Amino acid sequence: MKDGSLTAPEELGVLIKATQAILHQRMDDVLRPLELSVPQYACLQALHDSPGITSSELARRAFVSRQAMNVLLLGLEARGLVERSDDPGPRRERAAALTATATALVRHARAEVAAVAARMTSDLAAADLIQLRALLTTCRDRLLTL
Amino acid sequence: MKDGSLTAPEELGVLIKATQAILHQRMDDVLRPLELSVPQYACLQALHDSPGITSSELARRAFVSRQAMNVLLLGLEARGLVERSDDPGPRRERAAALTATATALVRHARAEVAAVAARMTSDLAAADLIQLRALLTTCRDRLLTL
DNA sequence: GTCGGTCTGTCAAGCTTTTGACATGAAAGA
DNA sequence: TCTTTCATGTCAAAAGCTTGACAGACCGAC
Repeated sequence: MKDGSLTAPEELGVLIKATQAILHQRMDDVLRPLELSVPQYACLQALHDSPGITSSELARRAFVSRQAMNVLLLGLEARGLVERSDDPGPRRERAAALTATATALVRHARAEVAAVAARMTSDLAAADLIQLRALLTTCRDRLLTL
Repeated sequence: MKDGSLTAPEELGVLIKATQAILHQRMDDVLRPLELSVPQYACLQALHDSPGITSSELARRAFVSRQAMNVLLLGLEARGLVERSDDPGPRRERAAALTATATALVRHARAEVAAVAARMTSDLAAADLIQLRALLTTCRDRLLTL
């Protein structure tokens, strides 16, 4: 018989969730010594790549609500890692930016996370990595276009 | 130049998270009419495939803590979807099982979720699906073996 | 047999996130 | 121009989940 049913699509969903969960766990392991949670790291990382980004856009990239991102930013602001202009922006926006100490911290955290990701893919050939990226992108885009 | 850096491993982590997030969203969309959350569905599904499973094992499969799974089970129990034996088990375990109405509900929910998963992979050939499954499994197992 | 380790279930407290709602500011369209 | 629409930021309440801790029950090693 053909094995089309051996790779049930719904099984793939569980596999994606399992991979994401264990990756999240490993990231948390290496970020904890830096006093950072995974969402906090994602926030600082996005802020590093796109300085002056808005809080709402930040929330979208970190896959959380605006409100959650706001309390997250308040915490980072209290620790002197993020600065937000108090005066209004063009569309009531308050641009956020990293401080110098945050930039150094992000550099360190980034290296740790990259090591985890590298370990995750250490059994894959370069071509496999490229294909995995392409396949996942296809799945994601297919779900995005309702 | 070689393109080894074009597929940075850490970029893959974000892609996995993005795919899982949007899949979670779509699952929530189809489960909401059934009055089920994604964790609740995962719980019922696992209980359907493995009747008499323990609460802790259930928590592991749903990627939540024992305590969270317990409150989740209390809710399902109150709705008459799950039954747990009150008398002790071999290792203080209380085996949980689905009721008849829950079995019918799971069958319905399963079909809806399967449709979402099928749509997610509708742009992939059968061979691609098999390979995606293999690649993701490799990544997950690599992270599991610390 | 006994002791240490492990797993289960449960209680309590705390934190994080979501949901719902509102006012403000700006762009798009009639 | 006026209005409709939309996005941001923020407040308040609620839900969900995690962490830490404890007792009961089994298992294996000694």
